[in-house]
Parts: sequence; structure tokens; C-alpha cells
Amino acid sequence: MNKKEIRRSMPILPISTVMQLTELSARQIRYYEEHELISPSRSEGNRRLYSLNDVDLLLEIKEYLEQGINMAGIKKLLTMKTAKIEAEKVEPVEVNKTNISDEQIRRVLREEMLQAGRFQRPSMKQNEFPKFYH
DNA sequence: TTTCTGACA
DNA sequence: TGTCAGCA
Repeated sequence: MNKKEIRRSMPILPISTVMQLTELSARQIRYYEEHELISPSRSEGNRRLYSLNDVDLLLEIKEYLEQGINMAGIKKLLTMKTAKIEAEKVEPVEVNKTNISDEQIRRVLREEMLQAGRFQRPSMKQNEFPKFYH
């Protein structure tokens, strides 16, 4: 892990800062943690400490959520992405596995988005779902 | 003062 | 998800 990565994964931000950076409520941030979408470390006083990576992760989660993808779907996507990253650490960005993994991620993302459409369509017409198709 | 966990008129 | 309670 290089210095840049270390800085990004350093647990230093209190939840109040993360709330401002992501525009998510503390309730939501903790809820996503319960579902293992993020894993902030803790301070001596049991206070959650987030890294810049956690913030980016939350922003990504937020986007998926806005598109109607559920926790399970998001977790699936996030797990695949980290798996892809881990794979690249071992087998440097050559060709095979990496590209295939990328295809799989897009495939899952497409499936999740279709599923999201099915579930949220009813309430969507009242809440302007069309904006997501732009 | 801020954050934490648990719970729901 | 919001919000309140009771702690640390």
C-alpha cells in the first residue's frame, strides 16, 4: 500500500463531517454500516472514525440508492468491485480476469437496475422516476 | 457538546 | 428513516 492509499484509508473523520460531505443522515450512515456496506473504525471512546475512502464509498452507495437499488444489490456490486481491486493487486492490470470482472460488474449492475425499476415504479410516477432515464 | 445504542405515539 | 431516551 503506497502513501496515497494509506492517506485515503486513514480513519480520521467524525460522523458529523461525513454527514456534511455526503448529505446523508447519521441514521443512514449507521444503517449502511449495519448492512456491512462500510466498516469505519472506532476511536477510544467508541466513536466512529471514517476515512476518505469511506466517504467516496458512501457517495457511491448514495447514488445507487437514488436509483432504487436495494442493500443486497449494492452489497453485491461493492463486493465485486473490491474483489476486482484485490485481483488487480495480485495479477497486475494485464487483461483476462480484470476485463471479465468488469463485465460481470456491469451485468450485475444492469440486473439490479431492472429489479429496481420493477419495485419502485408504482410510487415513482408520483415522485418523478423519469429523471433517472436522462 | 457530540456520538452511541436501542426502540417505536 | 426520523426521532427520542439515557449513557459515556
